[in-house]
Amino acid sequence: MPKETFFKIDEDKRERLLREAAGLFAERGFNQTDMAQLASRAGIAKGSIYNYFESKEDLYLYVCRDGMQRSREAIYGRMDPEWDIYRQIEHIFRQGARFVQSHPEYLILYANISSAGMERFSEQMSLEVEKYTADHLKRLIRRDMQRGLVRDDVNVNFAAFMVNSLYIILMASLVSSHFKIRLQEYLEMGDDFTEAALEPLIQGTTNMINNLLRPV
Amino acid sequence: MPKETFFKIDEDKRERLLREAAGLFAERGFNQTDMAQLASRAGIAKGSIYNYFESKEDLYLYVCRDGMQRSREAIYGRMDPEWDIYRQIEHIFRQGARFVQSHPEYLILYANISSAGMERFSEQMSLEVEKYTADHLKRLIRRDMQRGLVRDDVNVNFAAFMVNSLYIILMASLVSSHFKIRLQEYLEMGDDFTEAALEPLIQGTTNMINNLLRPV
DNA sequence: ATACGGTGACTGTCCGGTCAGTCATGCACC
DNA sequence: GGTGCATGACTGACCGGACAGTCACCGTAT
Repeated sequence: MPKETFFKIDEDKRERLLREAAGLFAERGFNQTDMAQLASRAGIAKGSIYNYFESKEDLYLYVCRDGMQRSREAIYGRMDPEWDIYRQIEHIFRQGARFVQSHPEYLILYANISSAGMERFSEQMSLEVEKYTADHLKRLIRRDMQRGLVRDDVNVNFAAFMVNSLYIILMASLVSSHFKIRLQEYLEMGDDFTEAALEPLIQGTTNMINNLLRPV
Repeated sequence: MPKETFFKIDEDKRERLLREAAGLFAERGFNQTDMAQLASRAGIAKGSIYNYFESKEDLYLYVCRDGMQRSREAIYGRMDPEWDIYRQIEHIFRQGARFVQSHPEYLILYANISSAGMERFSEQMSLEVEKYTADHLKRLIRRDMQRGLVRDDVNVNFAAFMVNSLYIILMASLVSSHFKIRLQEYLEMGDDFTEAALEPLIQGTTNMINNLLRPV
């Protein structure tokens, strides 16, 4: 979606623009992000951005897609497809949590496509974002159901839906101020979200999933 | 938080303003809502709104709180505290889904306090919104654990967190265009969200919760 | 010299909040 | 019951700041 010019410029500059754009869009939201401020943070002129992208909207979409790919790479990259579902889920939750803590901006971008006035973006992006995970989870559940690792009376679709819902909420809880407060209220914890404090969260959540899916 | 004047005016007018404000804030989000347009929809002058509220922000907070109370009333209103946890959860999910379908605006307002740039609102509202449900769910789980209706090896806090997470996601799936698309992808359903199509959703989700919590 | 990326002042639009003035109501006094 | 006055809700033109996108010009490399 960028113009060709964007791929001809210095790689540093390109990365800088993408990084600052992700940061600002995540911090302020789409509408409240000021293109002049973005330009100045990225160390380029406002006009230059319009040499690379047709519009603010185009830039936003590109930044979102780029973030989705980076996230996917970080989370699914080092996962062995032969691991059983419980190990894969734990891996996804742990890698996801780590990635989200070091790059909260991409998760915030994801969360924002579901907020008011963003419908035009979700029409363009939601399926693209969700399809990959949905397919993967369902395949995994079916496979391990056949292997006798998952109880056969659960509904595959609902189970996948539930696992991914927990994932989304947990990740949002590391990042959004509302969901952080909510998490603290439910789990009666402080506001320590360092890597060490993460582990019990992951264990607690994946344990629930185990309880639900393991044959009795 | 409104000025005294707001409570002295005609009740019709007050209701009209609150209704249109909830609608517009939900449709456009806080920043994109135009006070002049709101005034015209509510059939009053822009200046009048500033006779009732200090600022756009004040109005927004009041509309959110008002929506929260209406939702709570609709959902918890006709519930017998003696019902067991499974019946209560089913009741909450069903009443919640119905209310959200007839008044999507309030859920959208809730969802929006977790989006980018809304931190100042979540500091003021999140605890207030979540505490009630969190306390209720935990109490319920503990009570029915003692009664032998809930397996005693689940972690109360995580279980409450999980139930409420599913509730939030399911409600969001009835309302946000992103979560609608996601729900359709997971459950391989069409875009029919009439009252009849709701029941299997509620059954599916509450079944998962039953599987998880019932003693084996 | 030509092509192309870079630039930032400029433009038109939008919008939150203000305020000086209007008007309906109700009350006191005749 | 009529006159005059006080109160306070109502109004919308206006102001000032913000901001997306444009464009005419610049510098540089070939």
